[in-house]
Amino acid sequence: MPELLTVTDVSAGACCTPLVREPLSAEEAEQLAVTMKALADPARLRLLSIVAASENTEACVCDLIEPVGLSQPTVSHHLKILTAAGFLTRSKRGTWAYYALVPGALDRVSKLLVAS
Amino acid sequence: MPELLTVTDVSAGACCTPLVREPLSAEEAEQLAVTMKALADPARLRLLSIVAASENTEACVCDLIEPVGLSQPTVSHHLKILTAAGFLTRSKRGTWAYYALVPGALDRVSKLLVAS
DNA sequence: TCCGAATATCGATGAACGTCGATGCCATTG
DNA sequence: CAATGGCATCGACGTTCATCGATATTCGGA
Repeated sequence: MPELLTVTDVSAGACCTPLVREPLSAEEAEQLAVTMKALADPARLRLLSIVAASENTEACVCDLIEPVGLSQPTVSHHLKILTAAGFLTRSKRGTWAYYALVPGALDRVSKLLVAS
Repeated sequence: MPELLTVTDVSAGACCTPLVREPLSAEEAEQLAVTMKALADPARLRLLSIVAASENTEACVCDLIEPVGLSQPTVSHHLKILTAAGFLTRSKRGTWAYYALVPGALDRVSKLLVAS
């Protein structure tokens, strides 16, 4: 079965490969694709935007289910993928799980797409 | 059968929706996901980078097949998706089809991911 | 210590996707 | 006008993925 890449695996790989500067190697393209794949789903994009717009760019799972209109297991699944890709961190307080934006994570991806 | 969105459909939709400013609507997320999906494949990322690194940020299909190591129909398929997403344009000269980078297309996507 | 609530994991299912070989289309060349 | 070469489309196949219900887990409260 395919394993989810860890945070360090993905973010470390995706942080240093420019897209339009020179041809990407197969390995570089593979790593960057994993990062982009995490952003290539409408549910995950909405989850990211909701978390980003929340207090302290942080939100509880219970506050995310209703806005996206998906089941709780599905939301949990998407949050796991976003966390593995390095865009979110998880901190459990009591019975609640809070997911927070990783500062600079989206900015790093953003910079990979431009020439400068 | 699912139709490919046209250039105007996608680029017009993806040019005005910030990600971390406020929660995305279902429609905005869907459109942005289509754009990100085009970038979420290693073969397409390599194709983009090769075209970007070519003379005049433009390349013939025949020059793209060997570097990515895929069949000609598959390369043609990926180029169509990148074109539909607004990242490439196609111009046929003689028997050859040249794909060129759309100026500013990647920059627009890049800006969607950051707060400023 | 037992119960309920919040969340993660599991297993299954249907849809979407990447890939290729075969084929069709079109322009150039002989 | 026939032949060739570059490229797009088609049909099929195997894989990946999003989604859900059911279940496991973990924590707080009574």
